[in-house]
Amino acid sequence: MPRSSTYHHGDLRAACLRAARELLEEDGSAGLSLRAVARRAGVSATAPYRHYADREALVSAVAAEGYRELATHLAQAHPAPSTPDELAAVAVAYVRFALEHPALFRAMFAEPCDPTGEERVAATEAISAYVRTIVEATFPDVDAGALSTTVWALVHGLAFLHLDGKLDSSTPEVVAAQVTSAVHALFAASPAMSGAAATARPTA
Amino acid sequence: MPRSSTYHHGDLRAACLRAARELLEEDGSAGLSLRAVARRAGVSATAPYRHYADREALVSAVAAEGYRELATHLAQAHPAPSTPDELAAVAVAYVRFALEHPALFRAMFAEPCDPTGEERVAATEAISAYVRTIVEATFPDVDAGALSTTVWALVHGLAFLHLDGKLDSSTPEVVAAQVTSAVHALFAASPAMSGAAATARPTA
DNA sequence: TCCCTGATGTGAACGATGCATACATCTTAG
DNA sequence: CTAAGATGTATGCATCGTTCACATCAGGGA
Repeated sequence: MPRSSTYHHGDLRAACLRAARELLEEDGSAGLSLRAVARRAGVSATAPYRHYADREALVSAVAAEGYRELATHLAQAHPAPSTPDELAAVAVAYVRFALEHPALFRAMFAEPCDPTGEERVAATEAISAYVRTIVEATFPDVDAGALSTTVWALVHGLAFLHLDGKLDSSTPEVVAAQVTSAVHALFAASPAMSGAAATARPTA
Repeated sequence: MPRSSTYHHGDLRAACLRAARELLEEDGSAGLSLRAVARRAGVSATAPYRHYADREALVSAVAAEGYRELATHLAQAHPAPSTPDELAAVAVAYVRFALEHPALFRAMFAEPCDPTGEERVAATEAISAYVRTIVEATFPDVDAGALSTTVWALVHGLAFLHLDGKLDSSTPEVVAAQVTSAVHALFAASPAMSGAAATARPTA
């Protein structure tokens, strides 16, 4: 359908998303202006408003895309983790994603998840459910709800502290070792805490 | 010294900080404009530039103040924690601070900690050292460096997930219980891991 | 005591941004 | 084939960050 003539872009919606994504990764959140997006897409300043209600909507769309990418990135680390080691590998992938796409990652978690951003909410719930599924597969006997939020929080926190330069992120190996060790520290206890019996506490 | 006449403010620097802080908590990060700060301080739009190089410098100053407040808030939760329960209480205070000052907390961790913002760097290192001290007091035998970053990450991640509405934050009690349980889950393992083999070798 | 230098605040101005409104152009359903 | 949407454009407004030249004040040296 994109018949010549420079008037109609063809797929401005996608072009805006791509441009926004690029600007975000190039110049950070501050560089992501609707006008810059329009310029990059080779279109008038107000054209993007036909596809995105306002700046926030665009950012939200980029964030949602980020969530999806994160999900596939995690799946690539291991398709169906069911051991602590495999789960740790996924955790490492999570942190690495954050470090490889800092601005994107920040945008994904920058603002309280407005219930309005339907696409975004769905995307984050997908991630949440994914984590939970993994935890369930790895520790069938544990209260997966509690443990999965705990592990998510741990990994999420590690990602942010690394992003903020509070942790040693000099090489991917260092980061991977650190994340792996942290996750294992958490899991060393969890299987013992299954069901009713907190019995097998390691007593020291 | 503030001798009459409305020309010189007296202590514009502090007034700007206060105004900025207020605006941040009222309207979020977006509402914090230098011009709004100037208006609130009852001063011309460019006056703040005498005290802050640019917007970022002001925000950085607010963030630094936030770090200091967080530190005292944690100290209030328990002056010198040395048991897992006391440490958990501090963790709860951390998350509660984030929930009580969402915009401030976000500003504190919004951007990579620019080494330029001297005041800010110092403040964050203070927090980091504080966490480490607590962990050392609580688990004298453990590799405090590793464990303290792990616990910080856990708590920090919980704070952010709550801020983002990904976790149930309906009541302070719910949050406290959740944080406490997460921290205990982590610590259930750690004492056992004392001695030499602290890090990454939980086989199973 | 005077005044002069530096610190502090003012005012106007520039370019950029988000957004609303009115208008132009294309596509397509009937 | 044409009229109605869908999609882009042009223009304009309020706000913002920031710069620069200028005004005002305070305090110290003569």
